Amino acid sequence: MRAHYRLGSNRTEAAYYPMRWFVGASSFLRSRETALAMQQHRTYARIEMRISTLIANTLREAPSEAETPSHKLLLRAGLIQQLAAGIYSFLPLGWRAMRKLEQVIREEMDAVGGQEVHMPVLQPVELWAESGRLETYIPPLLIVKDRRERELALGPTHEEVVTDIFRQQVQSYRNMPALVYQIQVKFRDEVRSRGGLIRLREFIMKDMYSFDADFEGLDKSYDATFAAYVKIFDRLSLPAIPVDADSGPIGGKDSQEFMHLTEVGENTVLICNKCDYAANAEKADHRKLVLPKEDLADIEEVATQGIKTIDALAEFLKIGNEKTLKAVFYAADGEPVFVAIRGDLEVNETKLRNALDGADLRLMDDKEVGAVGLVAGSASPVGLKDMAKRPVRIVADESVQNSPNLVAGANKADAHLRNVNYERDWQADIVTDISEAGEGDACARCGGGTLDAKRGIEIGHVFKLGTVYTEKLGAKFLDADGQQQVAVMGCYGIGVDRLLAAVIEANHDENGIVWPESIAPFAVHIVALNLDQDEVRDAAERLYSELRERGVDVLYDDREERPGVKFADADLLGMPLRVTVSPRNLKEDAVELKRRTEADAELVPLSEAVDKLAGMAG
RNA sequence: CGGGGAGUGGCCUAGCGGUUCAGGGCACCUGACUGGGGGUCAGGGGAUCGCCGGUUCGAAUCCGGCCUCCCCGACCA
Repeated sequence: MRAHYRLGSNRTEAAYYPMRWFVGASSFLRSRETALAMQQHRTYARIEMRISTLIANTLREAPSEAETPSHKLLLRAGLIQQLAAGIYSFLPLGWRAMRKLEQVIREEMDAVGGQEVHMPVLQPVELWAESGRLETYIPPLLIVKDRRERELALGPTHEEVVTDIFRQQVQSYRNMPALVYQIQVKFRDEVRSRGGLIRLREFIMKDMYSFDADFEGLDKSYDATFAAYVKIFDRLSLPAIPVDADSGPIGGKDSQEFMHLTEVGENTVLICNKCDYAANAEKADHRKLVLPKEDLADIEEVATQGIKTIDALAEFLKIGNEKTLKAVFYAADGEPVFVAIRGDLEVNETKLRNALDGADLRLMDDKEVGAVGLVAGSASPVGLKDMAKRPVRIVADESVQNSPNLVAGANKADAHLRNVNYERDWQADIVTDISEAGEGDACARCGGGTLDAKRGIEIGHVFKLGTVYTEKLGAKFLDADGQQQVAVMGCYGIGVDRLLAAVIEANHDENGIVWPESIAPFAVHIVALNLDQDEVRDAAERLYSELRERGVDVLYDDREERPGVKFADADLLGMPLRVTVSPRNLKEDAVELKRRTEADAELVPLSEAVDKLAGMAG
């Protein structure tokens, strides 16, 4: 799986990069001599890395703040160091992995025609006002002031900036589709960072944006990028599945996330056990129970002393939860909203927020409910608007429409109403799907499937934005008929730090990291034992320099440590190939070669070692 | 922001009012032995016990306030 992506293999896009670069360079660079010189220079410049002088210590015990495997290993292997909550430095080994990871992403973005740019972190707030997100972006933009009191946002994402680039640089359909990407640091004033690199306040993101002449074009760009993402995760030995997603504050319609399923993930994903339906719980559809038709009965009040919850109510009346009507009060941008949903269902706040056009939502407490003039625990949509002291919007889940004769609150303590029916007894301002799907629910896509709930790390997200930003920012172009059109936009993100963490989550064992070859900081880890013996030191040094001359990334453990320490560190650091140089092996004119993924080692004659390793490590 | 937990040399921790209380392990420095899975011995450097204030003859230890970090929840790559 990993092997065929090695440099110099049949992966054309990878192999051709240097040449592509020369083609685009000035004529002075086109001479063959210059090209050769540069290639040679590149070879000789292979990084020097001896563990004796490496800026990082391995830790036998993980710092207590780390809980997830990736967080522990990142710290124990000396890949990262925390500066503040959600803010980390990358140490040399960690940064090399990051750069290799970026390179994998870069190659696949280039392969679908992406053009790499670099956009600013500092963005004038006026640009955000233009898109309308200055007020709506949540959590709020991190804004700094310069010495002239001008306000600049620290970019949490770059839709505005890239659209500004497009509107200035592209005027014709002939130059489209335009695919622009960058790998750039982002700042988000996250409410809570977590899990080491899983959720950060400052992080590195690959964000690509596509501008197409029409929606068919958008579909193509979207599909191409989607396929590129699949390739990327493949090259990283990282299992990932696409799921339907909510588009959140980025906006747009279609949106999918790539999830790596793992217990430590912070998202809940619902996956059908029969068809290929999978969705983030925020977005997931499910088939709700359909109640049998009944004749509508007259409303009657029942005494329900002290009953405040649906479960208690259902038990008291000896009915199922699905025969009750649940009332939940939210404050949406501070305004009271009454949410009605059938008692067997839960409110999905993301769906509710979308129904309310992205309002800032929170549950109201009993005191606030009382202040509006209503009774928490026994609230009802029936007659609600008449008794409320303030205007209250009513949002209803579609489940209430065809569910006859429900039991609802009576808007006074210790009483409920039987036989409440939608339309006849009450109406909502908005009726839509706002219910939360969960484990065991029926799949809405297929017949007979049920949904499994799994946890996942969101490692990529693709959106069909449409014309949300291009319209607001006036990103127009001329089509073949000379007509002015608004560009159709897509955007595609990968959280690079988080992706690194996910790769480690998926590629480690009890002894440490097991790097996939594609992003291992070094391909080969030389372990030299008994360095006080000249023949060992000479052989190890020779192997080290010859491999580097052959263009192999080599990490050399030149410390005078005991074997156990060195092997343990080699396992922890997790480079794909370990070479042991020792008196024992040298007696047989050999070195010992072991893959990180395998338990056993093999002896390789000293004379063949360089060739063999160079072949394996590409 | 709500709920829970924790702050003792770089890391893990003991101690939880005085009495070798500032201790142990890892890591680090020096030396010796050792040399294929975190070895042993000897010596050594490094901490105003998160910060501020209070109680007390006496505070790492008790009280109050603050700060920071971690976990769960509301948001996101």
